[in-house]
Amino acid sequence: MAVQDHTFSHVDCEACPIRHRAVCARCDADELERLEEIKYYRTFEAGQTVIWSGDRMDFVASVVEGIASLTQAMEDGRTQMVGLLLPSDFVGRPGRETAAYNVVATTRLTMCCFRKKPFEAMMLRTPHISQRLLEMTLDELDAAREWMLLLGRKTAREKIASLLAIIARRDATLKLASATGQIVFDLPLTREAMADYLGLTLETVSRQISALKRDGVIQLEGKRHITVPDMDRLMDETGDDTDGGVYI
Amino acid sequence: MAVQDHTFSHVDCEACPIRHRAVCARCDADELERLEEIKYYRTFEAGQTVIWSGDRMDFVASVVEGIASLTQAMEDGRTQMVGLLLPSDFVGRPGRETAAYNVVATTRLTMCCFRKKPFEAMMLRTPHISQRLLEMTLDELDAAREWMLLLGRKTAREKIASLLAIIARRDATLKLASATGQIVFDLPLTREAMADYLGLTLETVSRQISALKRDGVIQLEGKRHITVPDMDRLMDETGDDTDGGVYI
DNA sequence: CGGGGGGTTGATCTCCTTCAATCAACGTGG
DNA sequence: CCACGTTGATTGAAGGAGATCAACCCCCCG
Repeated sequence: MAVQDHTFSHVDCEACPIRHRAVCARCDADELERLEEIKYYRTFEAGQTVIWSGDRMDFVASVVEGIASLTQAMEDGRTQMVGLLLPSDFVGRPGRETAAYNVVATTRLTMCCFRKKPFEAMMLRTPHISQRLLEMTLDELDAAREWMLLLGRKTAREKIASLLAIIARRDATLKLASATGQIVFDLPLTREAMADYLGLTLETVSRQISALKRDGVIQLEGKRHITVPDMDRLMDETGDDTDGGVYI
Repeated sequence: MAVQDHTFSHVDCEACPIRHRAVCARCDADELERLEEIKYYRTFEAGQTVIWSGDRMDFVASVVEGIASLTQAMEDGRTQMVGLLLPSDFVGRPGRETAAYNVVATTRLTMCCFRKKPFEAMMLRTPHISQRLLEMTLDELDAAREWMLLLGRKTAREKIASLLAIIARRDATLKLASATGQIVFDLPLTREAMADYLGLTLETVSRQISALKRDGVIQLEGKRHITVPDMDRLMDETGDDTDGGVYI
């Protein structure tokens, strides 16, 4: 996904690329108008930290463009990514004073921020927002639980295949390409970020990617550009229950 | 926690033991009355399966008494617990037709079930319910993410210590005992269930419990009865960030 | 008495980590 | 333009934490 050049100094909500998927998806014109009053945009370069865990946080936000990661760290440096934030995903928790995780921009990142106090007030008056947020939170909980299975029980090879499958699937839906043909995409993550996501070391990530390449499951150009010649083959490697189902 | 003998054929919501923590916590008398109309109780013996993943589910529920586990399984039998359901926890997802996980009663279990359709209809009219459900879901998401760190990055010993600490803490608050003295509790889980929760084998669980006992971190009577002579010592073993904070 | 469920312990194996060397791409300053 | 440092990635060798396979124990119950 090419980085775009929008400045986002101000964008009309109606024209927003994540209008129908974000926390504001159910809002009517009137409600959007009130959101416009409390929103502002912030942009971060790849690698920049958006928030440190424990920091005071006086906004919540939607990811508009780019990718961010949610990570937790132990004192000795061991790090686990606990969420990958894609466009339309929500950041922050209403009712909470401080950030619970580190948020880092993985790519160039634009967020639509809402001042927390007014947003919380608005949530009480606007069921459309809480309803959508509940739905999104339930989805995230499902994703987190799927990831728990991966972290707790999958082999390194299965972990890598699962991550590639998720990214491939997401990219395929974005591009509206049929999932039957070759799937081509760029990894939005470094090997280290992948390792943090998968609960592995970056060396193991590198080795397993090489192994999948050697076995013809994927093709690599450069470090990041990936071709999946046969999606079913990749799915077989994930260890997931496929039983002929469609991978949504 | 002793298994109680309530039949729960019908209990007045006002007298319910989880009245102030469950999904109905914020409901007023009027709203409770409407909930009474769509609720019914079900009880399961330890070991019984409440729902199989994929099964049609025409209710949602609150755990009233006992413990249930939420598990995900791979075809080859590898199993990962993705949630431990304690009294007041919510089961099921409004808007979803089929169960996403296996739900198994770990102890004798009583649930307060709501017929799904009327419950969903009521949610739309009753912000008190959705608000509370959102709050509970956000808490569960945090718990799931904490568990991701455990699964992805902690050693077997740290995993065991973390689980013991969580159970000890919960029991201490239930008993309103000061957390400073000795903490004594019974494990509500078999070694196998612990293994499924921690992403380990039951042999490793057994070995690590023996090691913690050998090192004096815990004392064991029988297989399940545990004494923690020094909670700080146990916390040190979890690998978590303590920096003098109170363990809530 | 036999059997089964839950648990412990031992021996061995293996997958992943750790430590380390090397490489390619890139920018930067002399 | 080249030397140099940096960053991200690959690959190798060695070691170890946890898995696997297996024997055995304890206790309860029919």
